[in-house]
Amino acid sequence: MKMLDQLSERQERVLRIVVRHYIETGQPIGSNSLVEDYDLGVSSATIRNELAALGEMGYVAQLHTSAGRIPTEHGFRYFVQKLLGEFHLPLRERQMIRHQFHQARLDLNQWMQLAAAILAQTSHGASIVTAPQARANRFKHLQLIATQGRLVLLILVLSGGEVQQQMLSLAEPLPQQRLSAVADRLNGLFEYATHDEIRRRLDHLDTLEYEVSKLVLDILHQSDSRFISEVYRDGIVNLLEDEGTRQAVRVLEERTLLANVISDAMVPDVGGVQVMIGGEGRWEELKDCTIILSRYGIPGDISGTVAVFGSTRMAYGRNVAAVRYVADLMSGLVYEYYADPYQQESQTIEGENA
Amino acid sequence: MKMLDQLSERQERVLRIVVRHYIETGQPIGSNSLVEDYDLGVSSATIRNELAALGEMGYVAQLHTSAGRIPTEHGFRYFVQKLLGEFHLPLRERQMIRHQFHQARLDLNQWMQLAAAILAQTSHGASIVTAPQARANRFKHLQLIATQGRLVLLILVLSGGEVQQQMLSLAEPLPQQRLSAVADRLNGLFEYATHDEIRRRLDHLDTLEYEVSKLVLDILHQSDSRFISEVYRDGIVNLLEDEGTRQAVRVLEERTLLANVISDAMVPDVGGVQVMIGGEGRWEELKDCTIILSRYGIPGDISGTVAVFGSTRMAYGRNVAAVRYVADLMSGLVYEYYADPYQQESQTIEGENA
DNA sequence: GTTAGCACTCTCGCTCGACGAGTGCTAAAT
DNA sequence: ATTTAGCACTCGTCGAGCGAGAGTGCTAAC
Repeated sequence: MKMLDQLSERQERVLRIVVRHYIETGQPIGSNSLVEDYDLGVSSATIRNELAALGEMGYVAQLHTSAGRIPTEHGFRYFVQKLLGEFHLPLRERQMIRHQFHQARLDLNQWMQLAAAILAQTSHGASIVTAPQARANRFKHLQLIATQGRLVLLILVLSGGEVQQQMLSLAEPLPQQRLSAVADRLNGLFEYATHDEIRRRLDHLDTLEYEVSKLVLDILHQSDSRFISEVYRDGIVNLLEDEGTRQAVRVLEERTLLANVISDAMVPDVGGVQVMIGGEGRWEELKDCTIILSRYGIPGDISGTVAVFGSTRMAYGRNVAAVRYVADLMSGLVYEYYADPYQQESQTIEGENA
Repeated sequence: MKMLDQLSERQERVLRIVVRHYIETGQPIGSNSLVEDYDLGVSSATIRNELAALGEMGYVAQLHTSAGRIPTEHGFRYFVQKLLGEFHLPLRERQMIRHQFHQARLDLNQWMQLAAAILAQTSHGASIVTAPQARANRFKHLQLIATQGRLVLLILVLSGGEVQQQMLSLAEPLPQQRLSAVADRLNGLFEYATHDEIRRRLDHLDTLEYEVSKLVLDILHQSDSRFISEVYRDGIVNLLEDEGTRQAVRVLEERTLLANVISDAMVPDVGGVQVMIGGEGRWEELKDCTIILSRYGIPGDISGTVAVFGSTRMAYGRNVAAVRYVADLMSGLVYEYYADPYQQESQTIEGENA
């Protein structure tokens, strides 16, 4: 299986047809149907030679001696590379998506959920959207709210706009006033600080303040370290129809697996779309699956992932375009609403969110 | 198919065996195996008569003329009713669950997620946990946080402990100080008010205050009306092994469907466990599915749902016990940490959360 | 380089029959 | 009246056998 072979124009044309046919019907195709249904100007024997060559190079394969040819992962990848960037989502569809986004409430979680729903729908596959994750979270705002008795609700807003909540159990009940005072003091003290910076400012705190700060540190640490914070999934049903994609569901459900797959894909930073076909040999569960994924957010600062899971037989052009479009849209939203005023270099995202 | 037939002791014994055998093996069983493998003191001919009678009454059925008998939904239900409440979770398992709960952070969402994970694991099925929903949400605390430019992050804490966040776009940028003042004023004004009460207090507000209040109303309204707020699912993979349960995944994924199913089940208030077998004729997708569900929370005040989805062949005793145990645990947690100080009659939950 | 011809291979779908499991009925036994 | 043995009958499953069809690779001619 050599990787660098150059295909002749006719070979490429044949490969394209094999892939297209397989995507449409799921069936292998042989030299005869190839010349009859698509007008290549040559005979089936010639095509047989070309197919043999393509087989030699690892672009196509056959399930058994006398079946037709189907594309291999390698063949798919060639096809996809030639195609990437060519296809654009129809204007109507783009408008519809934009419309839905602008109707949604101004809430990151809602957006993520919406993005997942849209991708699942247009791709007829499953979708994944992970929350944008700052490289290092910073403290933004703290609030303490008295609840019943000794219990206090702590709300922590992080620099990325993420809101974390947590209960805190005190030694004795305290009035809201006292709690607000503590919160105010810490808000001043920790303004825009990272986990490490906060740790260096723990001196001269009273017991209660220290208690609260420890919790804040805890939450910051968790938010920093966990790779995937919040995940929205949709369209899992669409994977069930196909025997091959069914086992991919376990990847979608298990966080650790999912995290591994996503990080393994070595996605480029915001902007690029990555196509991972058939698990690339590393993931048995994804044998018949294709994952199209892209990062979104603010390059180098804060980013999440949007992805589509589907059969290797998916509509690549459409789906790549859809993932790119949604990722751009999300980038725009993140930038517009969650960008950090403290951030030095605030870059704009190129994209069609005019 | 008569419903009220009284079964003889022997008939009941036979039915039990048929059900047990079906749950264990998934296979039908005939009169011969019945007398050979389980010592009923009679011949196969007698059993044939009893089986015919049970078939007449709709407790068992056969897939074709000369297959053995399998239980019908009706048969399952009889079995389950005889069994309900008998079985308890082994002590070790209870301890393990309790341990996991006490290790988790004091955060409702974490608890829900944990409950879903535990149920999925012990039941070998899928699980659903919905957030506790107050009958009518009340305002508890409002916070406005300046973000970039004209955008403000609004955080609203509801009486049930639920935290909602939302972005708000102002006409012009305002300093945090001014925002805090607005928040304070509204916090005083709306203290522990319902949606309707807030609406009656909208006079004498300035433009900004009015703007914010409208948003608060909006959020309250949404929280009140939507039946299922937040949902945690787990163990969907476990449904994939079985052909019959596979289509149940679509119920788990589509919110409206799920809401219908849950409300259709007419779950009693906190405390009771409901078993819904084979979709009860109303849900084609759940033909081979059993759902075990229970409400949790504070009776008459605030409650959510925990449920297990699995094959009709599930381990009923175990799972009913598990659902009941987890629901009780969640009730205890909700009561302990989220109970409302304003609430007049604060009832304790009976349950083994000592 | 291309094409026609051909023998060969392999899968798929079909039928056929044997087999076994299980039933329902009848008539005898308790 | 209930239980039982005996028996004929039904029906699904399994495997073998077979032919058709699709597709290939090779060779030799164009």
